[in-house]
Amino acid sequence: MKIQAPPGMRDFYPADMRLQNWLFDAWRRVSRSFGFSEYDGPIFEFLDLFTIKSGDEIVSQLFDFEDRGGRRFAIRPEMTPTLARMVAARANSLPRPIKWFSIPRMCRAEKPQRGRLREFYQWNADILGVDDVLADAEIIAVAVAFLREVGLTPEDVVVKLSSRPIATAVLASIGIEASQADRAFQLIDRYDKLGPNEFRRQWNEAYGPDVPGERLERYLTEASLEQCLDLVAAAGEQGVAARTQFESLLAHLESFGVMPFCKFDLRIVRGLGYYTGPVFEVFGRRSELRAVLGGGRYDDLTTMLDGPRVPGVGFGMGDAPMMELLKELGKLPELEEELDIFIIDADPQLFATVQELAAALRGHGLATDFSYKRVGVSKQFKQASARGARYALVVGSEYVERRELTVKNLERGEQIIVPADDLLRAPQEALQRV
RNA sequence: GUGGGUGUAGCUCAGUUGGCUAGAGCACCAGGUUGUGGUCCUGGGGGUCGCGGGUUCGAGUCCCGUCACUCACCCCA
Repeated sequence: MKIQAPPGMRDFYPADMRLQNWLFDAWRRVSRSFGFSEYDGPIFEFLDLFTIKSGDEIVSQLFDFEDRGGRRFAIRPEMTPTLARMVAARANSLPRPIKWFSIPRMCRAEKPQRGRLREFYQWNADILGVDDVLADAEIIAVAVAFLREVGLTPEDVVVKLSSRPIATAVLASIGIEASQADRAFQLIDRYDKLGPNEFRRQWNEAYGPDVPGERLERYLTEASLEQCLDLVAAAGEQGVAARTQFESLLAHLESFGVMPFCKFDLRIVRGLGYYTGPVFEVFGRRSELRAVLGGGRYDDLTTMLDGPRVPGVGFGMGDAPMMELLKELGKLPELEEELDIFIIDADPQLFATVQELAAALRGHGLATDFSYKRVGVSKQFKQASARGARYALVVGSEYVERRELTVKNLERGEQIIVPADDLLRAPQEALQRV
């Protein structure tokens, strides 16, 4: 019987792993450049941690199980609850701002599709303990820095940006109170997918003919940022504050130099969940794929876990959708195996020397390998190339006679002869000569 | 979870209206080549044609089921 990988789960062969690590390296490099510290949590949590916040829909996507004591656990479907738990537990001793990132592996029991798997990695970056929209702006700047890092431009991707308070105020202006807004958010989120006719039908079904859905529709499709902000400011004191906040956010984004990537879009509302302030998603401009990144401000998460109030803002970026987008745009690098030195013997008698040299060079931290078979020099060179070695080292008669080695730079095709002692004393330096 | 499409070697694909021992390129292995690769020749291994059943003298080809992938819905990274 043949057993394959479970549905929606991946094997990472070395070539896949190189790409995966390339992505992870970029995530880590960018995170650290903004002063973020890496953290991680357990691969599964008590089931309650996820049900408290999320509700039935997420729960139906959980891989959950019982231990022998009957306790209910679930493999994490997202990182934010774990983050909230960890931060709440030490809320009083962590220096602010808390700037943390993680690359957790997570599972959801969804039906797999392109760019959506049942097991995936997700880059999470969050700033906690800060109310200021400066944090919101910086978290968006982190996301944009990554997009730039992998060679994407404003022609390739867009950060669509909105804000829960703004959306709430727009809804209030047509008579929908905050307590009834969830269904409206859902419909707004799906406006593009539904199309005008289906949107109107479902809108009337939800709110009846008295609520002027057409006016909302005009705001969704035609209104400028200024018009939306004016409408928000007209909604009273809170509205004025929301407007000031959003303008401040935009000013910070300008200062960080990321505005070319950003675009206000009232249709971004981020489903249900815990968002309380600005929200944003990243899309490929010409792509049919869904968002590769989603995030926003969540100020009440730790209090939902009975912890002290710790406001936060952050995002998640999935490895699968990001890789799909990069593939679509031809931005994936060609990565070869990385080997510094391949040692070749010109005479099978000298193989013991090959092994000794390999041991010494490996001791210097150089990735070194050699052929397992005593075949001709030509074949060994062929293997050296196939392995992606930067240098070939030939052990031959010059070693027997004068303790010298031939070093060939396989990228440039040039070679020199160096004393073996030089190479063993300072190999990096000796290699640089050719 | 619900519907549509696809399924031939590790990968990309041929395979005529069902008809001899199922093919190609790339990749892999070995040799030509006992001191020079990435860009040469030659040969080899590898497929129960996703799996199971049915129709037929005969099925990679037709039918049913199933599994996987994929697209749409749901939801989302």
